[in-house]
Amino acid sequence: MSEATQSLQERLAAIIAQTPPGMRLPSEPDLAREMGVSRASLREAMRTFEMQGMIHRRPRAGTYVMQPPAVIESGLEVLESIDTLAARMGLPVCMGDVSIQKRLATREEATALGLMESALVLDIRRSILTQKKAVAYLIDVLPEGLIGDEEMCEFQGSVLDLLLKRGSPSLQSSRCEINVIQANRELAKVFGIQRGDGLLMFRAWLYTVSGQVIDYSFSYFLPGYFRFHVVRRVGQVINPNLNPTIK
Amino acid sequence: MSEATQSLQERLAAIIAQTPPGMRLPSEPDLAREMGVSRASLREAMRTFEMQGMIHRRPRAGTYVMQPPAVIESGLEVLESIDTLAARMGLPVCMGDVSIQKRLATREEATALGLMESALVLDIRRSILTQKKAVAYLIDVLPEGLIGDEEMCEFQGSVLDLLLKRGSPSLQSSRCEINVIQANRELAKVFGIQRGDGLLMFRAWLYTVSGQVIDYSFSYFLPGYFRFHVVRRVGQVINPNLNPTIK
DNA sequence: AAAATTAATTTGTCAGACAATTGACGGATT
DNA sequence: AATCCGTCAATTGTCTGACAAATTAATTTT
Repeated sequence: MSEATQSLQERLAAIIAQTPPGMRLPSEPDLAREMGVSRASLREAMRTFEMQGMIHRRPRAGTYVMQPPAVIESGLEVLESIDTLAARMGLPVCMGDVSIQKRLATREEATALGLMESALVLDIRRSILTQKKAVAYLIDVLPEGLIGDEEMCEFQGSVLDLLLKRGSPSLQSSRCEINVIQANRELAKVFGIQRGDGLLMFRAWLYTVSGQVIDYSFSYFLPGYFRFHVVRRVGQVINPNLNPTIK
Repeated sequence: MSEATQSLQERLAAIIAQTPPGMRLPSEPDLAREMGVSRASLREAMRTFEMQGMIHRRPRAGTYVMQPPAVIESGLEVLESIDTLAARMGLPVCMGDVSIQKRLATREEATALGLMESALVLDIRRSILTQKKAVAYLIDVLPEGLIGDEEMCEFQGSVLDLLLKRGSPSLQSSRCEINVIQANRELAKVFGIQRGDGLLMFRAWLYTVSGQVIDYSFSYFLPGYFRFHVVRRVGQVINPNLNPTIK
Protein backbone atom coordinates (compact mmCIF):
# COMPACT_ATOMS: atom_id res chain seq x y z
CA MET A 1 0.00 0.00 0.00
CA SER A 2 1.38 3.36 -1.00
CA GLU A 3 2.32 6.00 1.52
CA ALA A 4 -0.24 8.46 0.24
CA THR A 5 -2.95 5.86 0.55
CA GLN A 6 -1.81 5.01 4.04
CA SER A 7 -1.94 8.64 5.01
CA LEU A 8 -5.40 9.07 3.54
CA GLN A 9 -6.64 6.03 5.44
CA GLU A 10 -5.19 7.27 8.68
CA ARG A 11 -6.74 10.67 8.25
CA LEU A 12 -10.07 9.15 7.36
CA ALA A 13 -9.84 6.83 10.33
CA ALA A 14 -9.35 9.83 12.56
CA ILE A 15 -12.36 11.58 11.08
CA ILE A 16 -14.50 8.51 11.56
CA ALA A 17 -13.26 8.07 15.10
CA GLN A 18 -14.12 11.66 15.92
CA THR A 19 -17.64 11.31 14.60
CA PRO A 20 -20.11 10.04 17.21
CA PRO A 21 -21.63 6.66 16.37
CA GLY A 22 -24.86 6.95 14.46
CA MET A 23 -23.98 10.32 12.99
CA ARG A 24 -23.63 10.92 9.29
CA LEU A 25 -20.32 11.73 7.74
CA PRO A 26 -20.07 14.71 5.41
CA SER A 27 -21.02 13.86 1.86
CA GLU A 28 -18.37 12.39 -0.34
CA PRO A 29 -17.83 15.50 -2.47
CA ASP A 30 -17.56 17.66 0.64
CA LEU A 31 -15.25 15.26 2.43
CA ALA A 32 -13.06 14.80 -0.62
CA ARG A 33 -12.73 18.54 -1.02
CA GLU A 34 -12.03 18.92 2.68
CA MET A 35 -9.32 16.27 2.62
CA GLY A 36 -7.83 17.45 -0.63
CA VAL A 37 -8.31 14.22 -2.55
CA SER A 38 -10.52 13.14 -5.36
CA ARG A 39 -13.83 11.49 -4.71
CA ALA A 40 -12.59 8.29 -6.33
CA SER A 41 -9.69 8.00 -3.94
CA LEU A 42 -11.89 8.79 -1.00
CA ARG A 43 -14.34 6.11 -2.02
CA GLU A 44 -11.58 3.54 -2.16
CA ALA A 45 -10.54 4.41 1.35
CA MET A 46 -14.17 4.35 2.42
CA ARG A 47 -14.44 0.82 1.15
CA THR A 48 -11.66 -0.15 3.50
CA PHE A 49 -13.61 0.97 6.52
CA GLU A 50 -16.86 -0.40 5.23
CA MET A 51 -15.12 -3.78 5.10
CA GLN A 52 -14.14 -3.33 8.72
CA GLY A 53 -17.71 -2.53 9.65
CA MET A 54 -16.79 0.91 10.92
CA ILE A 55 -19.10 2.76 8.57
CA HIS A 56 -22.32 1.92 6.80
CA ARG A 57 -23.09 3.38 3.40
CA ARG A 58 -26.73 3.94 2.52
CA PRO A 59 -27.14 4.76 -1.15
CA ARG A 60 -28.56 8.22 -1.70
CA ALA A 61 -28.89 8.79 2.03
CA GLY A 62 -25.41 9.12 3.39
CA THR A 63 -22.58 7.35 5.12
CA TYR A 64 -23.06 6.65 8.80
CA VAL A 65 -20.57 5.84 11.52
CA MET A 66 -21.29 2.55 13.20
CA GLN A 67 -21.21 1.82 16.87
CA PRO A 68 -17.71 0.46 17.34
CA PRO A 69 -18.01 -3.17 18.37
CA ALA A 70 -15.77 -2.70 21.35
CA VAL A 71 -12.29 -2.37 19.91
CA ILE A 72 -12.16 -3.86 16.50
CA GLU A 73 -8.44 -3.69 16.15
CA SER A 74 -7.19 -4.95 19.44
CA GLY A 75 -8.07 -8.56 19.01
CA LEU A 76 -6.22 -11.56 17.77
CA GLU A 77 -6.76 -10.52 14.17
CA VAL A 78 -3.80 -8.24 14.45
CA LEU A 79 -0.53 -10.02 14.83
CA GLU A 80 1.61 -8.67 17.61
CA SER A 81 4.14 -10.17 19.89
CA ILE A 82 3.28 -11.27 23.38
CA ASP A 83 5.65 -8.65 24.69
CA THR A 84 3.81 -5.89 22.87
CA LEU A 85 0.51 -7.29 24.02
CA ALA A 86 1.60 -7.56 27.61
CA ALA A 87 2.90 -4.02 27.53
CA ARG A 88 -0.41 -2.77 26.18
CA MET A 89 -2.31 -4.62 28.85
CA GLY A 90 -0.21 -2.93 31.46
CA LEU A 91 1.33 -6.14 32.63
CA PRO A 92 4.91 -5.67 33.76
CA VAL A 93 6.73 -8.57 32.19
CA CYS A 94 10.23 -9.74 31.74
CA MET A 95 11.83 -12.56 29.87
CA GLY A 96 12.74 -15.66 31.80
CA ASP A 97 15.26 -18.31 30.84
CA VAL A 98 16.07 -18.39 27.16
CA SER A 99 17.14 -21.51 25.37
CA ILE A 100 18.47 -21.32 21.84
CA GLN A 101 19.71 -24.34 20.01
CA LYS A 102 20.26 -25.67 16.53
CA ARG A 103 18.96 -29.15 15.96
CA LEU A 104 17.42 -31.44 13.38
CA ALA A 105 13.81 -30.75 12.48
CA THR A 106 11.22 -33.24 13.56
CA ARG A 107 8.95 -34.56 10.87
CA GLU A 108 6.15 -32.33 12.07
CA GLU A 109 8.37 -29.26 11.99
CA ALA A 110 9.78 -30.10 8.57
CA THR A 111 6.24 -30.41 7.23
CA ALA A 112 5.15 -27.17 8.83
CA LEU A 113 8.14 -25.22 7.54
CA GLY A 114 8.31 -26.91 4.16
CA LEU A 115 11.83 -28.25 4.74
CA MET A 116 13.62 -31.48 4.06
CA GLU A 117 13.44 -33.97 6.86
CA SER A 118 17.10 -33.69 7.64
CA ALA A 119 17.10 -29.89 7.70
CA LEU A 120 18.45 -27.90 10.59
CA VAL A 121 16.19 -25.61 12.55
CA LEU A 122 16.64 -22.95 15.16
CA ASP A 123 14.73 -23.70 18.33
CA ILE A 124 14.05 -20.75 20.61
CA ARG A 125 12.31 -21.27 23.92
CA ARG A 126 11.65 -18.76 26.61
CA SER A 127 9.20 -17.98 29.35
CA ILE A 128 7.50 -14.73 30.15
CA LEU A 129 7.48 -13.77 33.80
CA THR A 130 5.39 -11.40 35.78
CA GLN A 131 6.19 -11.00 39.44
CA LYS A 132 8.67 -13.87 39.19
CA LYS A 133 5.92 -16.16 38.04
CA ALA A 134 5.84 -17.73 34.57
CA VAL A 135 2.64 -16.86 32.75
CA ALA A 136 3.59 -17.79 29.20
CA TYR A 137 6.00 -20.15 27.52
CA LEU A 138 6.93 -19.64 23.91
CA ILE A 139 8.60 -21.99 21.48
CA ASP A 140 9.62 -20.78 18.03
CA VAL A 141 11.04 -23.04 15.38
CA LEU A 142 12.63 -21.40 12.36
CA PRO A 143 14.70 -22.63 9.43
CA GLU A 144 18.37 -22.51 10.34
CA GLY A 145 20.32 -19.69 8.74
CA LEU A 146 17.43 -17.30 8.54
CA ILE A 147 18.66 -15.29 11.47
CA GLY A 148 22.34 -14.55 11.79
CA ASP A 149 24.26 -14.96 15.02
CA GLU A 150 24.88 -11.25 15.35
CA GLU A 151 21.13 -10.67 15.03
CA MET A 152 20.46 -13.20 17.73
CA CYS A 153 22.46 -11.05 20.12
CA GLU A 154 19.88 -8.32 20.05
CA PHE A 155 17.08 -10.77 20.63
CA GLN A 156 14.65 -9.07 22.95
CA GLY A 157 12.22 -11.87 23.48
CA SER A 158 10.13 -11.79 20.36
CA VAL A 159 10.98 -13.48 17.11
CA LEU A 160 8.14 -11.60 15.46
CA ASP A 161 9.44 -8.22 16.52
CA LEU A 162 12.90 -9.17 15.32
CA LEU A 163 11.60 -10.17 11.89
CA LEU A 164 9.40 -7.10 11.66
CA LYS A 165 12.28 -4.84 12.60
CA ARG A 166 14.52 -6.39 10.02
CA GLY A 167 11.86 -5.93 7.37
CA SER A 168 12.87 -8.89 5.27
CA PRO A 169 11.38 -11.23 4.39
CA SER A 170 8.09 -9.37 4.35
CA LEU A 171 5.55 -10.97 6.61
CA GLN A 172 1.97 -11.36 5.64
CA SER A 173 -0.05 -13.22 8.18
CA SER A 174 -0.07 -15.91 10.78
CA ARG A 175 -2.41 -18.81 11.03
CA CYS A 176 -3.06 -19.41 14.68
CA GLU A 177 -4.76 -22.51 15.96
CA ILE A 178 -6.35 -22.34 19.37
CA ASN A 179 -6.30 -25.32 21.68
CA VAL A 180 -6.39 -26.42 25.27
CA ILE A 181 -3.90 -28.95 26.46
CA GLN A 182 -3.01 -30.66 29.69
CA ALA A 183 0.34 -29.64 31.04
CA ASN A 184 3.03 -32.27 30.58
CA ARG A 185 5.99 -32.56 32.89
CA GLU A 186 8.05 -29.89 31.14
CA LEU A 187 5.22 -27.37 31.14
CA ALA A 188 4.17 -28.18 34.69
CA LYS A 189 7.70 -27.43 35.80
CA VAL A 190 7.87 -24.19 33.84
CA PHE A 191 4.62 -22.86 35.21
CA GLY A 192 4.81 -24.46 38.63
CA ILE A 193 1.50 -26.21 38.21
CA GLN A 194 0.26 -29.78 38.38
CA ARG A 195 0.60 -32.17 35.48
CA GLY A 196 -2.75 -32.30 33.75
CA ASP A 197 -3.75 -28.75 34.52
CA GLY A 198 -5.26 -26.93 31.57
CA LEU A 199 -3.22 -24.51 29.51
CA LEU A 200 -4.21 -22.33 26.59
CA MET A 201 -2.12 -23.19 23.58
CA PHE A 202 -1.62 -21.37 20.29
CA ARG A 203 -0.02 -23.21 17.41
CA ALA A 204 0.95 -20.74 14.72
CA TRP A 205 2.38 -20.71 11.23
CA LEU A 206 3.92 -17.40 10.22
CA TYR A 207 3.67 -16.72 6.50
CA THR A 208 5.73 -14.43 4.33
CA VAL A 209 4.14 -12.54 1.48
CA SER A 210 5.45 -15.21 -0.83
CA GLY A 211 3.48 -17.82 1.06
CA GLN A 212 6.36 -19.55 2.79
CA VAL A 213 6.24 -20.52 6.44
CA ILE A 214 9.22 -19.10 8.26
CA ASP A 215 8.18 -19.62 11.83
CA TYR A 216 6.33 -22.49 13.43
CA SER A 217 5.52 -21.74 17.01
CA PHE A 218 3.83 -23.02 20.10
CA SER A 219 2.67 -20.61 22.76
CA TYR A 220 1.38 -21.70 26.13
CA PHE A 221 -0.53 -19.41 28.43
CA LEU A 222 -1.47 -19.75 32.04
CA PRO A 223 -5.21 -19.12 32.27
CA GLY A 224 -6.28 -15.81 33.74
CA TYR A 225 -3.30 -13.67 32.86
CA PHE A 226 -4.07 -12.97 29.26
CA ARG A 227 -7.30 -12.04 27.62
CA PHE A 228 -7.55 -12.84 23.94
CA HIS A 229 -10.49 -11.98 21.83
CA VAL A 230 -11.65 -12.10 18.24
CA VAL A 231 -14.21 -9.99 16.46
CA ARG A 232 -16.26 -12.31 14.34
CA ARG A 233 -18.21 -10.87 11.45
CA VAL A 234 -21.54 -11.93 10.13
CA GLY A 235 -20.95 -13.18 6.61
CA GLN A 236 -19.06 -10.31 5.08
CA VAL A 237 -16.20 -12.26 3.69
CA ILE A 238 -16.57 -13.38 0.13
CA ASN A 239 -15.78 -17.04 -0.02
CA PRO A 240 -14.78 -18.32 -3.43
CA ASN A 241 -14.03 -21.97 -3.94
CA LEU A 242 -10.32 -21.92 -3.70
CA ASN A 243 -8.15 -22.44 -6.69
CA PRO A 244 -9.35 -25.73 -8.16
CA THR A 245 -6.36 -25.96 -10.49
CA ILE A 246 -3.98 -26.03 -7.56
CA LYS A 247 -6.09 -27.80 -4.99
CA MET B 1 -23.73 -3.31 0.23
CA SER B 2 -25.66 -3.08 -2.99
CA GLU B 3 -26.54 -6.11 -5.05
CA ALA B 4 -24.52 -4.99 -8.03
CA THR B 5 -21.49 -4.47 -5.81
CA GLN B 6 -21.98 -7.92 -4.28
CA SER B 7 -22.16 -9.46 -7.71
CA LEU B 8 -19.02 -7.69 -8.85
CA GLN B 9 -17.16 -8.85 -5.77
CA GLU B 10 -18.25 -12.42 -6.26
CA ARG B 11 -17.22 -12.40 -9.88
CA LEU B 12 -13.88 -10.85 -9.01
CA ALA B 13 -13.39 -13.40 -6.25
CA ALA B 14 -13.94 -16.15 -8.78
CA ILE B 15 -11.42 -14.63 -11.16
CA ILE B 16 -8.87 -14.31 -8.39
CA ALA B 17 -9.52 -17.86 -7.24
CA GLN B 18 -8.98 -19.16 -10.75
CA THR B 19 -5.67 -17.38 -11.09
CA PRO B 20 -2.72 -19.40 -9.80
CA PRO B 21 -0.92 -17.81 -6.85
CA GLY B 22 1.94 -15.61 -7.90
CA MET B 23 0.42 -14.86 -11.28
CA ARG B 24 -0.51 -11.40 -12.39
CA LEU B 25 -4.09 -10.42 -12.95
CA PRO B 26 -5.03 -8.67 -16.19
CA SER B 27 -4.47 -4.94 -16.02
CA GLU B 28 -7.23 -2.86 -14.55
CA PRO B 29 -8.43 -1.37 -17.86
CA ASP B 30 -8.53 -4.82 -19.44
CA LEU B 31 -10.26 -6.43 -16.50
CA ALA B 32 -12.79 -3.64 -16.21
CA ARG B 33 -13.63 -3.93 -19.89
CA GLU B 34 -13.84 -7.69 -19.59
CA MET B 35 -16.20 -7.53 -16.62
CA GLY B 36 -18.26 -4.74 -18.06
CA VAL B 37 -17.70 -2.25 -15.26
CA SER B 38 -15.79 0.96 -14.94
CA ARG B 39 -12.26 1.02 -13.70
CA ALA B 40 -13.31 3.00 -10.63
CA SER B 41 -15.80 0.34 -9.58
CA LEU B 42 -13.30 -2.39 -10.23
CA ARG B 43 -10.71 -0.65 -8.12
CA GLU B 44 -13.12 -0.40 -5.21
CA ALA B 45 -13.74 -4.11 -5.42
CA MET B 46 -10.00 -4.70 -5.68
CA ARG B 47 -9.49 -2.81 -2.47
CA THR B 48 -11.77 -5.28 -0.75
CA PHE B 49 -9.56 -8.19 -1.67
CA GLU B 50 -6.38 -6.29 -1.01
CA MET B 51 -7.68 -5.79 2.54
CA GLN B 52 -8.18 -9.52 2.81
CA GLY B 53 -4.65 -10.13 1.64
CA MET B 54 -5.79 -12.10 -1.38
CA ILE B 55 -4.09 -9.83 -3.87
CA HIS B 56 -1.08 -7.56 -3.79
CA ARG B 57 -0.99 -4.41 -5.86
CA ARG B 58 2.36 -3.16 -7.01
CA PRO B 59 2.19 0.33 -8.48
CA ARG B 60 3.18 0.42 -12.10
CA ALA B 61 3.87 -3.28 -12.12
CA GLY B 62 0.59 -5.08 -11.78
CA THR B 63 -1.73 -6.83 -9.40
CA TYR B 64 -0.64 -10.23 -8.21
CA VAL B 65 -2.58 -13.07 -6.65
CA MET B 66 -1.22 -14.04 -3.26
CA GLN B 67 -0.63 -17.49 -1.96
CA PRO B 68 -3.79 -18.15 0.00
CA PRO B 69 -2.76 -18.44 3.67
CA ALA B 70 -4.49 -21.75 4.07
CA VAL B 71 -8.16 -20.88 4.19
CA ILE B 72 -8.61 -17.29 5.06
CA GLU B 73 -12.34 -17.53 5.46
CA SER B 74 -12.73 -20.60 7.56
CA GLY B 75 -11.42 -19.22 10.79
CA LEU B 76 -13.00 -17.65 13.76
CA GLU B 77 -13.24 -14.31 12.00
CA VAL B 78 -16.42 -15.44 10.36
CA LEU B 79 -19.28 -15.93 12.73
CA GLU B 80 -21.07 -19.21 12.32
CA SER B 81 -22.91 -21.47 14.64
CA ILE B 82 -21.32 -24.49 16.20
CA ASP B 83 -23.78 -26.65 14.33
CA THR B 84 -22.70 -25.21 10.99
CA LEU B 85 -19.07 -25.57 11.96
CA ALA B 86 -19.49 -29.15 13.09
CA ALA B 87 -21.31 -30.00 9.89
CA ARG B 88 -18.50 -28.51 7.83
CA MET B 89 -15.90 -30.43 9.78
CA GLY B 90 -17.76 -33.62 9.00
CA LEU B 91 -18.56 -34.26 12.63
CA PRO B 92 -21.95 -35.93 13.02
CA VAL B 93 -23.54 -34.06 15.87
CA CYS B 94 -26.91 -33.87 17.52
CA MET B 95 -28.34 -31.65 20.19
CA GLY B 96 -28.45 -32.99 23.71
CA ASP B 97 -30.70 -31.87 26.51
CA VAL B 98 -32.12 -28.41 26.05
CA SER B 99 -33.04 -26.18 28.93
CA ILE B 100 -34.96 -22.99 28.29
CA GLN B 101 -36.07 -20.76 31.10
CA LYS B 102 -37.01 -17.20 31.83
CA ARG B 103 -35.37 -15.72 34.87
CA LEU B 104 -33.97 -12.54 36.34
CA ALA B 105 -30.72 -11.29 34.88
CA THR B 106 -27.64 -11.45 37.03
CA ARG B 107 -25.72 -8.26 37.42
CA GLU B 108 -23.09 -9.48 35.00
CA GLU B 109 -25.70 -10.37 32.40
CA ALA B 110 -27.54 -7.09 32.82
CA THR B 111 -24.29 -5.23 32.26
CA ALA B 112 -23.41 -7.30 29.22
CA LEU B 113 -26.82 -6.89 27.63
CA GLY B 114 -27.34 -3.30 28.68
CA LEU B 115 -30.48 -4.07 30.68
CA MET B 116 -31.88 -2.96 34.00
CA GLU B 117 -30.84 -5.14 36.88
CA SER B 118 -34.33 -6.46 37.41
CA ALA B 119 -34.87 -7.33 33.74
CA LEU B 120 -35.97 -10.73 32.58
CA VAL B 121 -33.75 -12.80 30.34
CA LEU B 122 -34.12 -15.94 28.33
CA ASP B 123 -31.59 -18.58 29.31
CA ILE B 124 -30.95 -21.30 26.75
CA ARG B 125 -28.60 -24.15 27.59
CA ARG B 126 -27.85 -27.19 25.52
CA SER B 127 -25.10 -29.67 24.87
CA ILE B 128 -23.77 -30.88 21.57
CA LEU B 129 -23.27 -34.60 21.32
CA THR B 130 -21.22 -36.75 19.02
CA GLN B 131 -21.45 -40.48 19.47
CA LYS B 132 -23.50 -39.98 22.63
CA LYS B 133 -20.67 -37.98 24.13
CA ALA B 134 -20.96 -34.31 24.99
CA VAL B 135 -18.28 -32.26 23.25
CA ALA B 136 -19.70 -28.77 23.68
CA TYR B 137 -22.00 -26.99 26.07
CA LEU B 138 -23.60 -23.73 25.05
CA ILE B 139 -25.31 -21.12 27.19
CA ASP B 140 -27.08 -18.20 25.54
CA VAL B 141 -28.60 -15.35 27.49
CA LEU B 142 -30.92 -13.00 25.61
CA PRO B 143 -33.25 -10.20 26.62
CA GLU B 144 -36.69 -11.63 27.30
CA GLY B 145 -39.27 -10.92 24.62
CA LEU B 146 -36.82 -10.84 21.78
CA ILE B 147 -37.80 -14.27 20.60
CA GLY B 148 -41.45 -15.26 20.57
CA ASP B 149 -42.70 -18.57 21.93
CA GLU B 150 -43.77 -19.79 18.50
CA GLU B 151 -40.26 -19.06 17.23
CA MET B 152 -38.76 -21.06 20.08
CA CYS B 153 -40.64 -24.10 18.79
CA GLU B 154 -38.53 -24.26 15.68
CA PHE B 155 -35.32 -23.90 17.65
CA GLN B 156 -32.80 -26.16 16.00
CA GLY B 157 -29.95 -25.73 18.39
CA SER B 158 -28.46 -22.42 17.37
CA VAL B 159 -29.60 -19.03 18.55
CA LEU B 160 -27.40 -17.44 15.93
CA ASP B 161 -28.98 -19.36 13.08
CA LEU B 162 -32.41 -18.47 14.39
CA LEU B 163 -31.60 -14.77 14.47
CA LEU B 164 -29.92 -14.88 11.08
CA LYS B 165 -32.90 -16.69 9.57
CA ARG B 166 -35.30 -14.15 10.98
CA GLY B 167 -33.23 -11.33 9.59
CA SER B 168 -34.16 -8.82 12.25
CA PRO B 169 -32.53 -7.27 14.08
CA SER B 170 -29.61 -7.16 11.68
CA LEU B 171 -26.50 -8.66 13.21
CA GLN B 172 -23.11 -7.14 12.77
CA SER B 173 -20.45 -8.94 14.69
CA SER B 174 -19.59 -10.85 17.76
CA ARG B 175 -16.85 -10.16 20.22
CA CYS B 176 -15.50 -13.46 21.36
CA GLU B 177 -13.18 -13.80 24.31
CA ILE B 178 -11.06 -16.91 24.52
CA ASN B 179 -10.28 -18.51 27.83
CA VAL B 180 -9.42 -21.73 29.54
CA ILE B 181 -11.27 -22.70 32.67
CA GLN B 182 -11.33 -25.58 35.04
CA ALA B 183 -14.52 -27.58 34.91
CA ASN B 184 -16.84 -26.96 37.84
CA ARG B 185 -19.29 -29.55 39.08
CA GLU B 186 -21.98 -28.73 36.52
CA LEU B 187 -19.59 -28.84 33.60
CA ALA B 188 -17.83 -31.96 34.83
CA LYS B 189 -21.18 -33.69 34.94
CA VAL B 190 -22.15 -32.51 31.46
CA PHE B 191 -18.93 -33.66 29.86
CA GLY B 192 -18.31 -36.66 32.07
CA ILE B 193 -14.90 -35.42 33.11
CA GLN B 194 -13.15 -34.65 36.37
CA ARG B 195 -13.63 -31.40 38.20
CA GLY B 196 -10.67 -29.20 37.45
CA ASP B 197 -10.05 -30.56 33.98
CA GLY B 198 -9.34 -27.87 31.42
CA LEU B 199 -12.04 -26.69 29.04
CA LEU B 200 -11.88 -24.18 26.23
CA MET B 201 -14.32 -21.38 26.86
CA PHE B 202 -15.64 -18.67 24.57
CA ARG B 203 -17.44 -15.73 26.09
CA ALA B 204 -19.21 -13.79 23.39
CA TRP B 205 -21.22 -10.62 22.95
CA LEU B 206 -23.37 -10.56 19.83
CA TYR B 207 -23.86 -7.06 18.42
CA THR B 208 -26.57 -5.74 16.15
CA VAL B 209 -25.79 -3.16 13.51
CA SER B 210 -27.11 -0.54 15.91
CA GLY B 211 -24.50 -1.55 18.44
CA GLN B 212 -26.73 -3.26 20.95
CA VAL B 213 -25.83 -6.56 22.54
CA ILE B 214 -28.62 -9.04 22.01
CA ASP B 215 -26.91 -12.25 23.03
CA TYR B 216 -24.42 -12.93 25.78
CA SER B 217 -23.13 -16.43 25.56
CA PHE B 218 -20.75 -18.91 27.09
CA SER B 219 -19.51 -21.82 25.04
CA TYR B 220 -17.50 -24.67 26.52
CA PHE B 221 -15.57 -27.10 24.37
CA LEU B 222 -13.98 -30.39 25.21
CA PRO B 223 -10.38 -30.23 23.98
CA GLY B 224 -9.56 -32.17 20.85
CA TYR B 225 -12.93 -32.20 19.14
CA PHE B 226 -12.90 -28.75 17.65
CA ARG B 227 -10.17 -26.92 15.89
CA PHE B 228 -10.44 -23.15 15.94
CA HIS B 229 -8.05 -20.88 14.20
CA VAL B 230 -7.54 -17.24 13.43
CA VAL B 231 -5.67 -15.59 10.62
CA ARG B 232 -3.71 -12.76 12.09
CA ARG B 233 -2.52 -9.99 9.81
CA VAL B 234 0.67 -8.05 10.08
CA GLY B 235 -0.35 -4.49 10.76
CA GLN B 236 -2.88 -3.84 8.06
CA VAL B 237 -5.66 -2.59 10.20
CA ILE B 238 -5.74 1.12 10.76
CA ASN B 239 -5.98 1.81 14.43
CA PRO B 240 -7.43 5.20 15.27
CA ASN B 241 -7.67 6.27 18.84
CA LEU B 242 -11.27 5.55 19.51
CA ASN B 243 -13.77 8.29 19.92
CA PRO B 244 -12.38 10.48 22.68
CA THR B 245 -15.59 12.48 22.94
CA ILE B 246 -17.53 9.37 23.82
CA LYS B 247 -14.91 7.36 25.64
C1' DA C 1 -53.40 21.38 9.36
C1' DA C 2 -52.51 17.76 6.27
C1' DA C 3 -51.28 16.04 1.98
C1' DA C 4 -49.08 16.34 -2.32
C1' DT C 5 -45.57 18.21 -5.10
C1' DT C 6 -41.13 19.96 -5.96
C1' DA C 7 -36.27 20.75 -5.29
C1' DA C 8 -31.92 19.77 -3.31
C1' DT C 9 -28.78 15.94 -1.63
C1' DT C 10 -26.20 11.98 -1.90
C1' DT C 11 -24.32 7.56 -3.20
C1' DG C 12 -23.25 4.43 -7.21
C1' DT C 13 -21.37 4.33 -11.49
C1' DC C 14 -19.18 5.69 -15.71
C1' DA C 15 -15.77 7.78 -19.19
C1' DG C 16 -11.58 9.82 -20.08
C1' DA C 17 -7.23 11.68 -18.90
C1' DC C 18 -2.43 12.36 -16.98
C1' DA C 19 1.75 11.35 -13.99
C1' DA C 20 5.27 8.44 -12.27
C1' DT C 21 7.55 4.30 -12.27
C1' DT C 22 8.44 -0.26 -13.71
C1' DG C 23 10.17 -3.87 -16.69
C1' DA C 24 11.27 -5.70 -21.05
C1' DC C 25 13.46 -5.04 -25.34
C1' DG C 26 17.00 -3.68 -28.37
C1' DG C 27 21.27 -1.57 -29.19
C1' DA C 28 25.85 -0.23 -27.86
C1' DT C 29 29.97 -1.36 -25.52
C1' DT C 30 33.68 -4.17 -23.64
C1' DA D 1 29.77 -13.49 -26.75
C1' DA D 2 28.38 -11.30 -22.66
C1' DT D 3 27.18 -7.27 -20.21
C1' DC D 4 25.53 -2.76 -19.60
C1' DC D 5 22.49 1.02 -20.65
C1' DG D 6 18.93 3.79 -22.68
C1' DT D 7 14.32 3.78 -24.67
C1' DC D 8 9.55 2.90 -24.62
C1' DA D 9 5.28 0.56 -23.82
C1' DA D 10 2.66 -0.94 -19.87
C1' DT D 11 0.48 -0.34 -15.38
C1' DT D 12 -1.23 1.48 -11.11
C1' DG D 13 -2.50 5.79 -8.53
C1' DT D 14 -4.98 9.76 -8.92
C1' DC D 15 -7.90 13.40 -10.74
C1' DT D 16 -11.87 15.81 -13.16
C1' DG D 17 -16.40 15.93 -14.57
C1' DA D 18 -20.66 13.94 -15.34
C1' DC D 19 -25.24 11.41 -14.99
C1' DA D 20 -28.83 8.27 -12.81
C1' DA D 21 -31.72 6.99 -9.13
C1' DA D 22 -33.48 7.38 -4.75
C1' DT D 23 -33.82 9.70 -0.46
C1' DT D 24 -34.87 13.69 2.25
C1' DA D 25 -36.16 18.28 3.12
C1' DA D 26 -38.65 22.21 1.62
C1' DT D 27 -42.43 24.18 -0.69
C1' DT D 28 -46.90 24.51 -2.41
C1' DT D 29 -51.59 23.14 -2.67
C1' DT D 30 -55.88 21.44 -0.89
